Amino acid sequence: MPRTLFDDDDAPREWEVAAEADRTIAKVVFSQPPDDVFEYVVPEALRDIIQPGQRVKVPLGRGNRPVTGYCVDVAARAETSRQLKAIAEVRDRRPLLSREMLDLARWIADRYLCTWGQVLESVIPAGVKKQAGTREIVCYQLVPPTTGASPAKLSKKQQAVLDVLAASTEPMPVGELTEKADCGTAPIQALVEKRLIRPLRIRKDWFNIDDAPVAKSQDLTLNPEQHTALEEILRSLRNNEHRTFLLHGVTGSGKTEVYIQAIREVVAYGKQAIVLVPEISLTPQTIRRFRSRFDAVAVLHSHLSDSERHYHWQQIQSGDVQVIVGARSAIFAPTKRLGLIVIDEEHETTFKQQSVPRYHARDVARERARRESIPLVLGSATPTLESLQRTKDGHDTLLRLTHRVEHRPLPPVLIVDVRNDPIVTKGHSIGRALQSSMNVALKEGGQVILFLNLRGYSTVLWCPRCNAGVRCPHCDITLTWHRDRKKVLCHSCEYSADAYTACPHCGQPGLRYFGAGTQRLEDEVKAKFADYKVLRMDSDSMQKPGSHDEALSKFRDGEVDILLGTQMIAKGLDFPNVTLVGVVAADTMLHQPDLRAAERTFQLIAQVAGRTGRGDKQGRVFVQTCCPDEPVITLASKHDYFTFAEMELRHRKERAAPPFAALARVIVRSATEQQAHQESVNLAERFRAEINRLQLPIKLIGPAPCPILRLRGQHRFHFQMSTASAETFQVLWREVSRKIKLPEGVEFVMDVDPLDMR
DNA sequence: AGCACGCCGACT
DNA sequence: GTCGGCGTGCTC
Repeated sequence: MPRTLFDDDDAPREWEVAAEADRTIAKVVFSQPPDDVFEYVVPEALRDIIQPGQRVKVPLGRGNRPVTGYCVDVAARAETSRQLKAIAEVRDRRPLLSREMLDLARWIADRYLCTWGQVLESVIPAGVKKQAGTREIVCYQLVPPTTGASPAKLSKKQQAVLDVLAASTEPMPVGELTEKADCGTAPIQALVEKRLIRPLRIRKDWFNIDDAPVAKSQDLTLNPEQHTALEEILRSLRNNEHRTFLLHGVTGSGKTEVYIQAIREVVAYGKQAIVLVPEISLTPQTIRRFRSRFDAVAVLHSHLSDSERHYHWQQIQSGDVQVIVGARSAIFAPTKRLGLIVIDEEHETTFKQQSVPRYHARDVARERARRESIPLVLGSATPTLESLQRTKDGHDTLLRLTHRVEHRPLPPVLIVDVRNDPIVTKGHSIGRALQSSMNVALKEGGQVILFLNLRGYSTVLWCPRCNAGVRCPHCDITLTWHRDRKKVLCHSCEYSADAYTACPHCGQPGLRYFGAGTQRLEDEVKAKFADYKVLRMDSDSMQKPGSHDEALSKFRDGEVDILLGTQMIAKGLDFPNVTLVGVVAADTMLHQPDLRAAERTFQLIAQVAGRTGRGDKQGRVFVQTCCPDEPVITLASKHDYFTFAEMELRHRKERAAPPFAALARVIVRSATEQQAHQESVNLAERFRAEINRLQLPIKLIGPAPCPILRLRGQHRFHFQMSTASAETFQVLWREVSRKIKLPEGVEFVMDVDPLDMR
């Protein structure tokens, strides 16, 4: 039945219905609370401009305060029935992210329990938001002549300006115009007054990037193993299917060449590839390696300026880049047609971001690759047990490179038992065997690397008779001596005790405290090897930017004989003259209160051992330990990753630890210890109550003091949750997150899939 | 996060 | 009587 204007007043009139149907609605999220998708009307004038992925300015709250948010969708109708406010302004000319990347950001927010807006805020580089490296320039163009208007009288200069503009097809910047017309700005202003020309503000690139060309080199010939691995990857590439490959290859087995030749095919299809490497490997050599093989390589690392970052972002968006090499955040590169993702040194912990959103680039990469139906290649000599287990479960495919290129042998690794070493017993770090080998190596003109990984915040209580660290009665974790509090604490549960005078296990008195850092080692080495040049590399001595490269080039040039340091020197270094590598204390990490302690120890010994035997000279590795029979140590010395992995996986399964369970960790921070403790108890209680109410299969343990109790002036307590699948956390989080209210000065951190418990 | 609204104590 | 303390709750 047709309605008339005189129908009932409450129902919308026909023209209102039409207007309603005609509306454009923008969905907007914010980087700060409230965490919701908000709907706004798009005013007529902005309808042709607005696109998902742009930032918008909108009124929010009763005071209509202007807030910038991200438009995540544009739709024809609203979901809410409430009165909508209107978008005030569209802040970007073009979308900063595609719809696909917006959706991926949403996935990250859900997976890592934070807000969509927080992910977007962090994923888009500051330089891109600020449009760093571009300027707004005033340009002029002719106004089309209106018919019937009388031609104005013009001066010589004014006519010159008009002639110049008439000859140009594009609006012309002021500077260029004054130069070509050979005049000042006065005639231009006069023409504007006469409405013959008009000014236009145009944003122009102002980048000053020099991409020095690199000499190109040929692809190398692959050995049969490399060839097989490449063929597997190419097969899924050609089928346009998503598959994840775990490429296990011993150090020096030529994994990079496999990536490069897979990328070659991707580039041939006109698609792009992303290669993630740990920040520490993003050296000039690595970059050159890719630049020498591909024409258009963009490098993204943390030392780029805002404008460089913006430049590369634009280059990638425009499709002009073939390969993106970068650290963790390069996984968000806005490629046009992505064909392949590679993650080198997959086991590196720097792929996990340590601030919100606390994502792991490997897991984001897997999701992105799945959504884009492309292969993902994870490469490592010591894969994480998470990645290995996925191949065992049949989700991912294992590819193996079992020997080094050119048939170079892996270096022999000698385990040195220092329990009864006369020098070590006196409190020194370098034992007799290592010291004499160092002397020999140095006399023969070789260089030495000494590796010591000691984070000296606390000390392990050690029983010489049990030959083990003293363990918590409730947990499978060594207790830690806190000197400031004069107590031993468990970093996993609530257990604490006064200092033991004797071992609680065997009753032996005289427990020992282990702990000597790189600084003490440096003094010792300088005293013992006074004739040689020693250089220490750790995060304390390498504060200045560039000091890292400088130190390494000194070592390469032979100015330094002995290089000692932490993690920093364990990875990727390739110096043919290094004939001896010493692992000063292989146990330090093994006895960390960390479920991945054994895995880290294995990775470390394998990586450090890979630093030698790279040239013609034979290299040797000495591993000093108090646990020479510990399987981790013996297997690492035999370069036997798979036996170690089997053993460790069995252990993890028994304990229902990752990869057989998902973890989430909550940290509570406050200026006072008492408050941090109290609030962590309250928060854990909230979580427990909600877990019970919803009947969720989540186990919560703690709270307990964090291993690093005080960090940057904050006291920290934490608790841990575990469950079979990380999705269960999302159910809990949806209920709990909105209800959390902490007193002023107390903060909390939610960390899904935590990689360390410090 | 920020801001308005509300419901109880010391003032012109 | 009202000015203002900061606890509560809402924001398309």
